[in-house]
Amino acid sequence: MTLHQMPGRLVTIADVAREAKVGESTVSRVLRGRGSYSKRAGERVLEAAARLGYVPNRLAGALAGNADSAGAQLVGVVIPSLANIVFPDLLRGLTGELDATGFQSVIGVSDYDPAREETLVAGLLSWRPAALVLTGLEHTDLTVTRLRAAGIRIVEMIDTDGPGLDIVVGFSNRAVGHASARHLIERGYRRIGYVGHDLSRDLRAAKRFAGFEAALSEAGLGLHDRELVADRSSAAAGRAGLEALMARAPDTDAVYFSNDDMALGGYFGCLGRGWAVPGRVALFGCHALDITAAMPQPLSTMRTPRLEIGRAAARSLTDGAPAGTIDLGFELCQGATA
Amino acid sequence: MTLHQMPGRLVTIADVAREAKVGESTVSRVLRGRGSYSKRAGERVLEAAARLGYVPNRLAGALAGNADSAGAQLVGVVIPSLANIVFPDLLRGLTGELDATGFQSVIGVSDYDPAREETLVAGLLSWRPAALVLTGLEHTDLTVTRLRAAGIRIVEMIDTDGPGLDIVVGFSNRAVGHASARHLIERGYRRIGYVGHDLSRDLRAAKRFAGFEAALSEAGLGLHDRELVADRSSAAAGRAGLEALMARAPDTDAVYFSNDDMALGGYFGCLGRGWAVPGRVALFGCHALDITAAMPQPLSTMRTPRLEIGRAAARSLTDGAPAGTIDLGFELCQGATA
DNA sequence: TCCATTTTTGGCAGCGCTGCCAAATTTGGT
DNA sequence: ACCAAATTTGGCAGCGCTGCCAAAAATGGA
Repeated sequence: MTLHQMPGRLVTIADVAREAKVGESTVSRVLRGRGSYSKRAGERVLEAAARLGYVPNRLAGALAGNADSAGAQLVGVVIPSLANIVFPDLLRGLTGELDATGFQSVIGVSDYDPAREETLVAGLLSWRPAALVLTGLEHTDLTVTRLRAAGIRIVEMIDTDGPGLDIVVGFSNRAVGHASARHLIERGYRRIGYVGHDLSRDLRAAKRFAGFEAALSEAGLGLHDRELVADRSSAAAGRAGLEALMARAPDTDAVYFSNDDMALGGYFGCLGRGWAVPGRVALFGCHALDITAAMPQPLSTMRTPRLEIGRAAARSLTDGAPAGTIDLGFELCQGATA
Repeated sequence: MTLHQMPGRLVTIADVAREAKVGESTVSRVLRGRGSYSKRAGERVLEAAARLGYVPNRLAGALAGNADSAGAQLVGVVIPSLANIVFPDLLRGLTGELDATGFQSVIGVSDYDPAREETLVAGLLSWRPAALVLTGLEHTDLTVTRLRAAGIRIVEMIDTDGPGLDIVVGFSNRAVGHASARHLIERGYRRIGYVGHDLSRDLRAAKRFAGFEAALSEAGLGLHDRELVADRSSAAAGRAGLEALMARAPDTDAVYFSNDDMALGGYFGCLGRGWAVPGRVALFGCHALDITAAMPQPLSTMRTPRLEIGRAAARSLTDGAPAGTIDLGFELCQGATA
C-alpha cells in the first residue's frame, strides 16, 4: 500500500508568490483568470509558475473553494461493466463532453451488483463530486438515501422505464423489446424464441424481454421457446444458446437476442451449420454495434443512442436543467437477418 | 457550469464528535480503525456517524494526511480510446484489481493525441494521484518533465518496445508483428498484404507493422501490397480495406490486419463475395477479441493479455516493485483463417 | 492503598487553496 | 496638482481532516 514518494516537497502557490514577488491571492487570481490583476502581475506569476513547474493542487482548491464557484470538479460515474462495449460507449460520450467543461470523471464498475454499487457510491461521494452518473434506475435503499443526502445532481443513464432520482437520460428498454417483437411479427414470423443472458443481473435486458413478451401476447402469440445462458452476454454464449434452442425447438422461425453480441454469436452458429438466415431462422439483436453493419448480411437490430446518452448526461450536469426524463429513443436497423 | 446545490451543509467529523460526545481525533481514529480507542468510544462514534449519515470528505483527508499513510487514494489513468474494446479491457483489469485496495481511478481519454495526453496528465496530476497509469511509451517532452517532477509511480501499459519512465507492463508489439508474419510464412503464404488503420496515431499498430515487415524481409519476402484506411480501426474499414487491396492485387494470398476488428470486417467481406478463407485469401488479426472465437472458422490471431496487463499494472502500484519492464507476452491463436 | 505503566483521549497546528476585506496604488476629472 | 473613484493587492481565516503531543484515565504490581 505504500507508494514510492520523492523526497522534495511539491511546489505550492506560496512558492510561486515568493518567486514572482506578489501575494498568494494574486497568484491564485492570475492562475485562474478571475478577479482583477495588472498585466505586469500576470506576466510575473505565469513566468514564475512555469519556471518552478507549479502544478495546482485541486484537492486543496476544491476543499477551500465553495463548491459552486470552483471551476473544476470531479464527476463520479458508476457503470455495471466494461466488458460490453455498450458501457464504454456511454463513457465515451460522457467523457468527451465532460472534458470540454474541465470536469474529470472518477469511474467505478459495479459488475451488475447493487451491493457493489452501494459501496462504490459511498466511496465516490467521499470525493465530494459535483455530480454522480449512474446506470439504471434500480439501487439499494441505502444508496438512494445517500444520493438524496448528498444534494448533488444525479443522472441515471440508459433506462427510462421508471421514476428517477433527478435526471434520467436514456430510452425505454421495454419499448425496445416491444418494437422488436412488433417488427418480427409484422415480418410474418410466428414461432419466435428468445436467447438471453443472465436476466437477474442485467435489469435492462430483463425489461426488454418483458416488453418483447408483452408484444407477443398482445398479438395473441406466446414465446415459442427460450434459452437463458447462465453466463454474461457474449458471442460464444449466443451461439451456444441458439444451438440449444434450435435443438429443442427446431421449428422456431425467429430468435430475439438480449444483445448484439449474442446475436452475432447466433449468426456465426447459423453460418457454421449452414442454416440460411433468415430462411431457416431469422435473427434480431439489440444495440446496433458498429460491427454488425459490416456483416455480409447486416444484422437486424435496434440502434440505441449510447454516445448521445453519454453526451446528454454530461450536458445535463451543467445546464441547470430541471429534474426529469430525457428520452432519446431508438431506431430500427432493418438489416437482412430478420 | 453552476451545479444544483442543497442548502444545508454536509455533516463533518466535528458534528459526529459532538453527537458522540468525544473528540474529533477519536472519531477520526475509530472511522479509520487506526490508533487505539476504547470499545465504548468505538460504538458511540459508529452509531453517531450512522445516525447523522456522515460521509467522510476524502478531499480533506488526502490534503491533511501525509500521502503514504492515507489508505485511500486516486490513481490517474490515461487511455487513447474507449471505442476499441482493447482499452476497456485494460481498464477492466486495472479497476478490478484496484478496487480491492481502495484506490479509485480517474480516467482520461487522449484520443491518440499526445497533446491531449499532455493536458490530461497535467489535469490528473493536480488531483495529486498516488500514481499515474498511461498507455504506450511515447509522450511529449513536457509530459515527461511533469511526470518526473510529480515523484509518483508511473506505469506505462501495453507496449514494451522501448524504455519506460518507471514501470512498463505489456508485451512487445514488434514481436507480435514479427511472430504473425512468421506464422503466415511458415504456413506457406508468400504474397502477403497488410490492411491497417491510421498508423500515425496508433503507434502500437505501427510497431506491429514494423515487426511484421522485418520478418518478411528476413525471409526474403517483401510486403505484397498494403492498404491503409484513413479512418479509425473498425470492421467496416477492414472490409473496405480488404476489398480495395484485393481489387488492386488479386493474387494476394494472405492479409495481416492491424486489429481483430479490421480482420473481422475482412472476413465478412470474404463471406459477402464468396471467397474461401483461407483458400482464396488467408486472414490474420491481432488481439484475439472474444468474439472471434465464436466464428464458424475461429480467426487466426494473436492473443494479447489485456486483462492481465491491467491487473499487473494495478499490482505494481502497490507492491513497491523496482522500476522495470514486465513483459506478459502473447500467444498464437491458431484459428482457421490462416 | 499507592504509584508507575500503559492505554485512551482531546486540542490544535497545518495540509494548499480561495474568499473576503481592508490597504495600497492607479486613474482621471478638475 | 489635488482629491474622489476605481483598480489592484496582500493578509488572513477557514474548508475538513490527520498527526502529534500532552493530559487524562485505566491498569496492575507491591
